[in-house]
Amino acid sequence: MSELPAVLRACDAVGRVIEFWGFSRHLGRIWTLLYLSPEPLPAAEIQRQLAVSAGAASMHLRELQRWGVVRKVWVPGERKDFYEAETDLWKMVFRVMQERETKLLDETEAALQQSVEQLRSEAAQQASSDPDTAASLEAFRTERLEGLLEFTRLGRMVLGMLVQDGGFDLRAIESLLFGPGLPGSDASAEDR
Amino acid sequence: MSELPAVLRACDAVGRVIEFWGFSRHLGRIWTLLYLSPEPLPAAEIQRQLAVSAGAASMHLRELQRWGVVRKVWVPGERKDFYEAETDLWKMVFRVMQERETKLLDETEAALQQSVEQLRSEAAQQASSDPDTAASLEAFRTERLEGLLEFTRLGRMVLGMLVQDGGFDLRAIESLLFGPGLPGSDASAEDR
DNA sequence: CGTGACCTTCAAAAGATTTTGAATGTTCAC
DNA sequence: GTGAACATTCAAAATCTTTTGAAGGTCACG
Repeated sequence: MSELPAVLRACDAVGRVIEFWGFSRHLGRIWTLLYLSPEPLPAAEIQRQLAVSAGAASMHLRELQRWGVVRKVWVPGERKDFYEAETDLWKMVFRVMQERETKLLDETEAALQQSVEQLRSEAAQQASSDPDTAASLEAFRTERLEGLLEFTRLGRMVLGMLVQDGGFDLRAIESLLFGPGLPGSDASAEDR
Repeated sequence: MSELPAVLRACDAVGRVIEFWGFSRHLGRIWTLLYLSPEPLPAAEIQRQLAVSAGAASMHLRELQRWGVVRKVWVPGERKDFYEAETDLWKMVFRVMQERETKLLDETEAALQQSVEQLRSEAAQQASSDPDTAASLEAFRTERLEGLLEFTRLGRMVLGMLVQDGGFDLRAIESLLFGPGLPGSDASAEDR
């Protein structure tokens, strides 16, 4: 039968998600293979199952460890290294989001902030030739940039909410969505 | 002076964010240029300011329109097309998230679901050779896959929260984060 | 120590993506 | 209608990314 085995299908599914989020597809595939293994696996097994070269396996395993989502473990009596997946999905998402998105937000906010300041000085320089136009253009653009900056703040907030160390509670979101006082919902109808 | 002008700096900053989210950098740059313009701009102006070719400008403007974040507008007495940016940032994020992430979630959930089912039939086939091992492996993997499936549900929830048409309220998140009853926070200590 | 098994590195090749601009459509003012 | 101006397409070229595998390093064991 030429059908893709269940495990590989899952690996590829997660791989696609991970690729979507800007990482290499293989990071997701390798992590998933380990996550679906009751025992830690050696690099050779990963190479074989996922059809990646030795070099690629080595590099990807390193990156997964860097992100703290895969660990190297010792298997007594065995010479080679074995790897196992971090299984706390929240912890993983926390860590990765924290690092990646925070960096992006910081850089973006800084650039936009600088842009606002620069706008002021550029307007001052041009004020001599056409004061009114220059001033109103500056005002317009500053206002719009403030809109973008407001958005970075919002991003920080959503991030903070998700990343809130372990304390994040599904029910909190649920109540936001369908929560108390939602018009048209009968509070006791379903408790699921 | 060789310093990058304020507007282009902002364009690039947004471009980086957009690239991070899996789109072409230029989509963000072009949108931002339009967003920071009091008047609609013709394609030629975009080409000039952002240093992209005619072909690229055309294709990118088309994609931006497809996502509903840029509009073509008529300027009376002018031959060429002019473009303006959608300015409702929420609306944009809604639309894009809705389309992109929903698709990803659907596909992922379907694949994982299929993987679970396949697991069952694979285990049935191997049951003849080593019943106990096969059964416990299946149980283990099914459990883990359920963990992933649970996560897609969570993703849907977060998405639903963000995308909730226009009704999304910052204060709701704020209160979740720093809200009433937060242990260790003095409600009146800082209002920033 | 020497040996063999394993792991890592890295430069070159393959592959994917982006960019270009000339050719081809399309549109509107006249 | 016609023509000039503009927009679009698309295949080739340039660029960026990923993948490979052989060379070299490391390590545990005898």
